[in-house]
Amino acid sequence: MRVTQQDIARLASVSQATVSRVVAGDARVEDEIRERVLGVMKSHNYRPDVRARSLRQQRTHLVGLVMKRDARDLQGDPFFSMFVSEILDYLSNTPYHLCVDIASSAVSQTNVYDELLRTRRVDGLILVESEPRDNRATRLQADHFPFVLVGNPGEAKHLHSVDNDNVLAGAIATQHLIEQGYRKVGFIAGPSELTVSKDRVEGYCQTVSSAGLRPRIWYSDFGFDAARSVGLQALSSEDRPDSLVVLDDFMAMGVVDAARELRLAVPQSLGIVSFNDTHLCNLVPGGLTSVSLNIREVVRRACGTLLRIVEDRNEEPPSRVVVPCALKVRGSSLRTPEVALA
Amino acid sequence: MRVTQQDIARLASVSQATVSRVVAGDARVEDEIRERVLGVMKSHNYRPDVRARSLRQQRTHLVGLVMKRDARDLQGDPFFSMFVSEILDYLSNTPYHLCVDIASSAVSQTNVYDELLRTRRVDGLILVESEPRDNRATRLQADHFPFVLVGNPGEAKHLHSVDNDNVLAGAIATQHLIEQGYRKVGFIAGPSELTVSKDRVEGYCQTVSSAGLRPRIWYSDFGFDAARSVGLQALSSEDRPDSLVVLDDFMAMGVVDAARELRLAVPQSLGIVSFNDTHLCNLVPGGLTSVSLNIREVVRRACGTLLRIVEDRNEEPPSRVVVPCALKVRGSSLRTPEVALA
DNA sequence: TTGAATCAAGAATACGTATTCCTGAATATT
DNA sequence: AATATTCAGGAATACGTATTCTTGATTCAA
Repeated sequence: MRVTQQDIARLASVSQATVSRVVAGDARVEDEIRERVLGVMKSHNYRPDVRARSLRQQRTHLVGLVMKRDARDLQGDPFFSMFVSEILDYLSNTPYHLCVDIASSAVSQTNVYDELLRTRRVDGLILVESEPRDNRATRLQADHFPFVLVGNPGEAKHLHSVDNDNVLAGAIATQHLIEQGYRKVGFIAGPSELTVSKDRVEGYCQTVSSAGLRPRIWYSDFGFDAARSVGLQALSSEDRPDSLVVLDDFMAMGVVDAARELRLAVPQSLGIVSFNDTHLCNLVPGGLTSVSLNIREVVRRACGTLLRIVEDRNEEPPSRVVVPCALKVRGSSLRTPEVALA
Repeated sequence: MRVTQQDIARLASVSQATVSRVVAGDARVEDEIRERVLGVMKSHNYRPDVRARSLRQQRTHLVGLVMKRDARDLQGDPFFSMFVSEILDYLSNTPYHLCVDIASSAVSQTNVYDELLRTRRVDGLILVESEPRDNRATRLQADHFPFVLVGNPGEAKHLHSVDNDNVLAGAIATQHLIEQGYRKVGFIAGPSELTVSKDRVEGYCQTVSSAGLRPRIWYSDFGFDAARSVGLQALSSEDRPDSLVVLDDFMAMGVVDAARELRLAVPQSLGIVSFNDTHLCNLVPGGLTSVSLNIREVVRRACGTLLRIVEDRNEEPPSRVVVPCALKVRGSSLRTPEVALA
């Protein structure tokens, strides 16, 4: 049977209120009584009921993670693992727990919204969003619900967001290839409607333009196979690019495979730079140069902000954090390794 | 402000109890009144408070996922993504949500146990466990708490478990290599104390013995780099193996890289079979042969069982499910592709 | 037509906790 | 010594819902 404060109170000959005070560590309770209560609690293995506590305090100590992504797509996606494990890592030092929900469709988006928030299951939300048209953020704002958007807030102003500087990331990757002596720098992007694609393409375009080069852009679906076939196509074109910036590591693996099939040596005949700097980068011989988005930092900032606005009932003024990215140079872009390492 | 059943009741000129009945879909409420209440609910955007409901019903509709694993290790681990996304997929058709906790140390193990269960944060638990010495299962049993163990229950008897047949998996992988004509079949295992290592090694040993071959076993830590260096070592030994069974896909990638460095052609000079059949298998040229553990099925059985025992307050007699595995043949083990494909 | 039976819906209660309010005693202040 | 102040801890209440108990009305059987 479940042991409650009522039981402890009876056994320690005090009132339930006193037990509650002991649990809360209230200073205004006599040492002798505190000891007695603690003793009974310990010997009866008492633990407070988080459900009652949630109701009473209007706080569940749960935060939600919502991503709009097909469950299928998650399987090969290191981003998801990294994101979740970083969140868990952060929360492990707090009284909060994580409730994960993946919304794959518009319908389930709404469901998630209703289920998690309006029913008050979670105290706050981390919303990973890549489509600006999405109206979830707007709804959350309207309800004055504590949440942090991970991604580009676009026009939306009065909300908390944490984002990578994807424009800069695109620029850095491109600039690096140019500095390595590549002149026909192409870009293999993901679905064109995604902000992440747009932003990185923008950084890429700015940079090639500044260098007096011509932009060459291909759009691909996510995933190894899709990127591989787009890569084959791009590299088979006359006037083929001598280097490619690829939207993520996983897609880059596909491009590497395409290059292998076409017998294009990496990095001599084809330089490759991608994004995310996941473990995948170590799987190709020589390594894959990748722009680290510093997910750990993104998560830490997002969680920090979220917990703060949860605690203060969303009083903190909206903040917009941009986490810098850093190029992690490996073999796939080092045309002149000896020079570069010198 | 938060709108409650009390508010709805007032506005619809009924009692709060009636509102509750309407919410519950109780048939014994007059149509006219029901309509009126529903109307007010809709126009005021009412949603039940899951916290109050949890307290009243003694049920949170949350299930927990607990894995004992270092948060760091998760990053490159497709298993985690697959597992979580399959659970989410399953739960999306139920009223349950998922609370994820990763316990990295013995301390946090206890914390998780206390935090999630004894505080009644979750209704039930999926426990992914690979170390038999672990006493969490025992404690859960003692508390009569609904949980399903994913992994080998070992001696533990009266508990629900879902497991792969890892002994069989080890045997299948080994048998396949032998059938392909390999004779010096080695095994690169993970940490020797893990059940998953032990079981697969056992299947491996049985099979090589039956074939009159000598077992060659190396133990490695998890991860690409560790497996890579153990692979180098194994393949550098005099009388080196002509094929290797590797504990998981990720480690197998490391072994592939080791083979590449030693200029051993796969599959001609070195056959490789691994486990899990993740997306990584498609990243090596020709593909990586892998034993699919059918995680989807494991998860579905585990979730199904868990939800049943949660619903019936753990009355169902303990079940032990063993999910069969299946070999997914790809290039890394096909010494004779034409024959095999014929 | 009367008593029993059915039933819709309100009143009351419980879930377990945190907290406000209150009381009586002890200490401080003059 | 008398009044003011502090304070430990008990009593009562609220959080929002589900459910049992109760009641008044209606239906049914005789």
